[in-house]
Amino acid sequence: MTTINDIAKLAEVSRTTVSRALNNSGYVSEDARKRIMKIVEETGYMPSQSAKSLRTKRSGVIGIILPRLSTETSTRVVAGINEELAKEGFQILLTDTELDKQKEIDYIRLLKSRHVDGIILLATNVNEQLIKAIKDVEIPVLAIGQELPGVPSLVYDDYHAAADLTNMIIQKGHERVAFIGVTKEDPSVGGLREQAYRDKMEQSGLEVQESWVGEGDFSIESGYEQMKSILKRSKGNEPTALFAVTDRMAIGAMEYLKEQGYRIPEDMAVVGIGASAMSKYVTPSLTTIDYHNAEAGKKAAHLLMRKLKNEKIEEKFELTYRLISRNSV
Amino acid sequence: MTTINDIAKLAEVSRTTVSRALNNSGYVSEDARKRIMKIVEETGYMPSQSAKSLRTKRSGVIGIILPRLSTETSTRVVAGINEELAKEGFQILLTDTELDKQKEIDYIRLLKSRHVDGIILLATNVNEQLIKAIKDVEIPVLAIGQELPGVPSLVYDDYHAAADLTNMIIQKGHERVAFIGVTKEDPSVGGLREQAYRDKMEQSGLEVQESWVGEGDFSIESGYEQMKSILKRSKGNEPTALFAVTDRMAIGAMEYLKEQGYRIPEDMAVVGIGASAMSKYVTPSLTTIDYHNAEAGKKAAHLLMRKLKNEKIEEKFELTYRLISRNSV
DNA sequence: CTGAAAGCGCTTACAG
DNA sequence: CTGAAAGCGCTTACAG
Repeated sequence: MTTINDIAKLAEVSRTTVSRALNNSGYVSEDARKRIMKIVEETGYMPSQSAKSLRTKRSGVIGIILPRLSTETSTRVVAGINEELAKEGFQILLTDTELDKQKEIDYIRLLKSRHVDGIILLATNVNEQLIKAIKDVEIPVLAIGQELPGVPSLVYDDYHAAADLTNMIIQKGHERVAFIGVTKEDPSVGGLREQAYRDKMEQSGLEVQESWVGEGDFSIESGYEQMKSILKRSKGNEPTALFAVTDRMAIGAMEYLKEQGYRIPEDMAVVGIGASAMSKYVTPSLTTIDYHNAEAGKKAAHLLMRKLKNEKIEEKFELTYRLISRNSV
Repeated sequence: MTTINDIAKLAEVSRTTVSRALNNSGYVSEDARKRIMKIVEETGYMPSQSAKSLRTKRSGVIGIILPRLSTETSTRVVAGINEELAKEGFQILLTDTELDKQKEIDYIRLLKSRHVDGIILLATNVNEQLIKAIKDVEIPVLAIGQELPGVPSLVYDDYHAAADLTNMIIQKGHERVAFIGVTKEDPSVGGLREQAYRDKMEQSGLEVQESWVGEGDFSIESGYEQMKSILKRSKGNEPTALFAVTDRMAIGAMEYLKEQGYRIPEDMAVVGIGASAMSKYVTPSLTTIDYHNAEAGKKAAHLLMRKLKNEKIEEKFELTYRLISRNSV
């Protein structure tokens, strides 16, 4: 492999000068610079990032920790992050926790040992150990999706998004609205969205029957199963609308409803959240919320870049959303 | 940051010994080992990978070059790769070419400068410069999706998959089969799949009218537009079935057909390739081919790991596929 | 079983 | 404007 020493020799200067020329740091005569660049060109020399990083303590790499690689939401966020980061010459080191909380913590440490300059965490839960691990790691960490105390966080406005959706259903004349949520360990998706649903029902003077409320696990299948259970539990007292906290669960529920001969939205209105590609192409198309995930990713990358430059950034950013009205309501 | 020197001091041994203990290389007395491990535990010490990599020339990182982060196919492959790699303690450095051929080449060099131990390339095209860049880079490269001469390649069996699909349509009694492909610069998706379609039509004594053949760009929208054009071009001579080389284009085409009041499959049968999540939930559900992308990713990672251990691996691997018959035919 | 020393490829005060 | 030297944090022959 060609190293800076080879370049120095060929250009007949010291490696100090080569380094200066390459990094535009300090003075280098036009003559020397030209010779150096020519050699660099010819040899296709690329500085060893390991050596550079060892010396400078910066790597040009940002670590990403995400819950599941194969979900549309994560992918969009990562695409957004990457787009922004690539502009600044940064690369992404990717880790996937497979929803394992311990791995989340392990990966923070691991990424540090790999000298990443910062970490973006697509958070799915909030717990003490996680917060502690982030504090200990001493490198900039930015969370997306959950508000982590003491950590700059980019959050979706889950409460108002869910509130808008619930209100919309109610305004359409529904009084019996079912709900499929997820575990409360996920404060944003499991907590806030359900809270908004309950608040808005109550504020409209509507009662929430607990038989209408189910808990899925994000999967399409769980939406299917929960819809089935809800219908079974509420025989003779069935809901006329369903709010599922993710598109995938909404689509699972629609599958079951269609199998059972329900017409959507006539017999049962359905809404989800996420604006997945699928939501547009199922029949009927699904009313949902677009969280602009790619924008969130870009914003996160941008904020992190600012933080790396030691600029002050706020602790909490709330992202915007958009309700997409389609044919399932 | 704690370094190996700190550990050595605290454990009252030399850093040589610490290194040996940590890497299980060479002899270390049980006593010393215990003291070292205790300190490591307490301090949460993690060796600097930059230093390690500078010294050993290995980084424990595999670079991935992919055409588009936000496609289901890529994501599944990456998830498979990651799953396999994580087991061996490897991480992924991700780069996205955004379908730019020059970036593909640049990233190969860049990944080398970052000391990745190997590269997995999700290839979308084949050209001289790319092959040359791979040769020059001197680190193991593995291609998925295209057969790159001289580069170990994992390929889907595009020809037979497309042939099976065409035959199936023909067996259902269709004689007028339309086709939406992509650019031939992508030999696998653009070349092989179309070739199989034409071969099978011919072998069945059926004619391919050029007005039935369109070229999209992988997007849903292009499927929609191409279907529109095909129908316009072939007025009075319309096809009764469509083979789109990707699910997304098939789904776009279905959208247009539904808008125009065509019944699927009665008025027009439609098939795609890819087994996207969407394909299962559109109405009617789409007949397609499952390429087992996650398995492909795992296999690729596995082969690359073997190559890193200097085992011999074959030049070309052909992957299996499965035809999923659903309701669109 | 253990340690001193060299060296991986860079950058950065420092001196000129 | 330029270069010699030190040092980043590791590993690995080598010698004992």
